[in-house]
Amino acid sequence: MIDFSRSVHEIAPELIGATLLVDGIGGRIVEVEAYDQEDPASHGYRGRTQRTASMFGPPGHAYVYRSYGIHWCLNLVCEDVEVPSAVLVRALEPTHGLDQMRRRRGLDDPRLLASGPGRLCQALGITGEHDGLPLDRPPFELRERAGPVQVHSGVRVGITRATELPWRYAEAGSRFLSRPLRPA
DNA sequence: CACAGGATATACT
DNA sequence: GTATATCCTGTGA
Repeated sequence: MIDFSRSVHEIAPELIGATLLVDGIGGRIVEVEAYDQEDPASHGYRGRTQRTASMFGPPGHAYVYRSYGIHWCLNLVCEDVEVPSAVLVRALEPTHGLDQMRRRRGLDDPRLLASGPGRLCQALGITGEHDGLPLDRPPFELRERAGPVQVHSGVRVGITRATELPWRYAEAGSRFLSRPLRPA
């Protein structure tokens, strides 16, 4: 099991290539972004609120929030209690339960099943009910990567503050990214 | 490429 | 109370 009681900047690149499943459905993580406590783009930056409460909880748990009123986004909480930091899981390469994901997403193309934080949550059936749940127990299953993976970094997507920090990590050459990587 | 859709949180009056 | 911004996606130009 991955140790989440460390800096988000250490953990985020290690998650590329790890396998994430929810009720046995999921795949290899190919794209993540790091958000830390000093980060104006982080939900935890302005302190604890009802929405962000689980971001301030124990590490190794999920922080799920509603984005743009429509989509769910999954974050993995890092470090210690009262220090908000998390990894946003942005894309994965579907490997388990493809048919179930197709049904939930209403389309066939594997490249569109989980290439983006909102799509990923829809494909895996993640909702606000998963907010605060531990990642090492069902329905979640998180496996460390088995072999070597080439990880590249770039600037983050979809934010308006602290936009030049190279805290987006992705597997080099993956076809399943939400967008091409732009190096810092 | 632009933009609507839509819920929630925070900032402001 | 009202205003504004948002860790996005699908659709239609």
